[in-house]
Amino acid sequence: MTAEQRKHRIEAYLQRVEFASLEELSQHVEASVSTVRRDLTTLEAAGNLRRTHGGARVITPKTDEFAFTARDTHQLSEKEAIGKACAALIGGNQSVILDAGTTVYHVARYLEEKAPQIVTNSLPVANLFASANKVEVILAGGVIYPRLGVLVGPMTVEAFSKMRADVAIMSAGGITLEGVTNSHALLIDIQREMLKAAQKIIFCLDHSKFGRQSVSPLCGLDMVDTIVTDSRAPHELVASLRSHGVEVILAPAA
Amino acid sequence: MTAEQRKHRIEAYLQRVEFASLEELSQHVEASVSTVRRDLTTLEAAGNLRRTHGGARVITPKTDEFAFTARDTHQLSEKEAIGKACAALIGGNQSVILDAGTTVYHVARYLEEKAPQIVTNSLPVANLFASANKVEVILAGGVIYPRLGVLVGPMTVEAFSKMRADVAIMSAGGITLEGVTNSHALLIDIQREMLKAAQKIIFCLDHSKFGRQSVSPLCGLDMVDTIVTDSRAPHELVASLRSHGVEVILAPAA
DNA sequence: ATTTATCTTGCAAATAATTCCAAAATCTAT
DNA sequence: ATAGATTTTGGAATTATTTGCAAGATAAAT
Repeated sequence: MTAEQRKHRIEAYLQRVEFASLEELSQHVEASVSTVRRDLTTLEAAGNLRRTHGGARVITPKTDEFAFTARDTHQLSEKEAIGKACAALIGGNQSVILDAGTTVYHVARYLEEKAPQIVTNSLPVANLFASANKVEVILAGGVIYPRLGVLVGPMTVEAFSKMRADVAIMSAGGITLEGVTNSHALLIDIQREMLKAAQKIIFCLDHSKFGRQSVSPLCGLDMVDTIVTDSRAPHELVASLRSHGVEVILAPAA
Repeated sequence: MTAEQRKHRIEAYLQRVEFASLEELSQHVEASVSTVRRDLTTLEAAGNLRRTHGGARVITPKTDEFAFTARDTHQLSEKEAIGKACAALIGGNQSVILDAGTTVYHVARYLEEKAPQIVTNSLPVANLFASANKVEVILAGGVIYPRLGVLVGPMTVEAFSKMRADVAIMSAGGITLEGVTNSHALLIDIQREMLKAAQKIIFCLDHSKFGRQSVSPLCGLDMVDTIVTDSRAPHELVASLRSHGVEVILAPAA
């Protein structure tokens, strides 16, 4: 790959994820960290991005619609770890349903190399892949729920009811031994269809979701194949879940 | 093969891939790397491409009429004027179908105050309104066409076939007295459904589209209610269109 | 204040560009 | 057609750039 191509890819990647660490960029373009550093220096001089300690971010006033995606620093490192660990579970060329939600968004960030076929109702996820040629993204139709950038409504439900996929990667509001719950009633119907459509069900839940219950029940534990969480998840509940036949993966802290 | 032919092939190839290494080009034209180097030097002097370390790239990355986002500064002021003038045609609380395309994107920017109900298959447009609470946006489902950020495919066609709206605001590749044409075959089916779904049809076409014909015919002039263009549109064609019963609005230059 | 992580700088190896030269191809004048 | 002149081509030697690494400097974190 030529230097020109590399810089181009760095720009494109940053444009998508808004911020990236040197390590991340280095892996993405398959060059050493030093090289990425130098590239960033020249790109910054060209005015296309801004360097920061440990990485770079777009300088862009690229309308921060879904500020929540990148800006939600709430347990960011945990979510990133979960995202990485969960993406590792996906094989090449699989069809993957991606739920809306910040944690799942972080999974998406690590999913590009797997060249999957992605089905989602999340605008942030769709935007993430909008310029990536490696992945085919199917976006379910529906009404845009403003604050979250999620597509909702009967159109969305119907779209997923006609879908089939290998894996569904899901978000939720809480998990107990009684099952998984979620707070957004609007999303429950959609999520139920997602669960029906996929062969394997993976929930991405950071430790704060453990032992919590939201208003709307989504499904029982029997539906859940795998849960990916971070290392701070309560041990007893993890053990109980495992004894109920649920695979629980603890993503190592960065 | 003559040198002339070779250079031509290099240009054509670059035009296609935007980016190529010396090695790649050398193999493609079946000449030595040295020769390709020399060719690139002369081609660069002619201003057709830019040499880089290890390769070459096109100087102008394809000017696509549906290019993603507003970064396309091609005839920007005209498009803005058209956007403003077209938005003025829309009343409050109307339901509006918005086609994909940069010109229509600019209409969208002026549409927020009208609090319309918007239906679109354009990701940029969806993003534009995603955080706006005043407008309800329905996004048709479909496969994301990467470079353009448009949703395409049977899902999209079906979504619009079930829709009804007051107005459709459309893009196109060209207009003549024979009708409207478009270059992206993938979009034609979708646009046809849009036309069927709406009561009033408005085309937003900058002056460069006048008298031009693209490959795929979209519809005849009888379907078109209004055309919004800029003041540089050719007078005779405007007059002819008007005599065919089409309302033509010339947006004043800024 | 100490520790850790990140950044800069200098350097050797790798890679690419330029220059130069001989062989091949093309053109020109007989 | 053919010999000689001219241009073009492919490759080798030289020069310039880029890359990755490591050590010292700087900034962030605890």
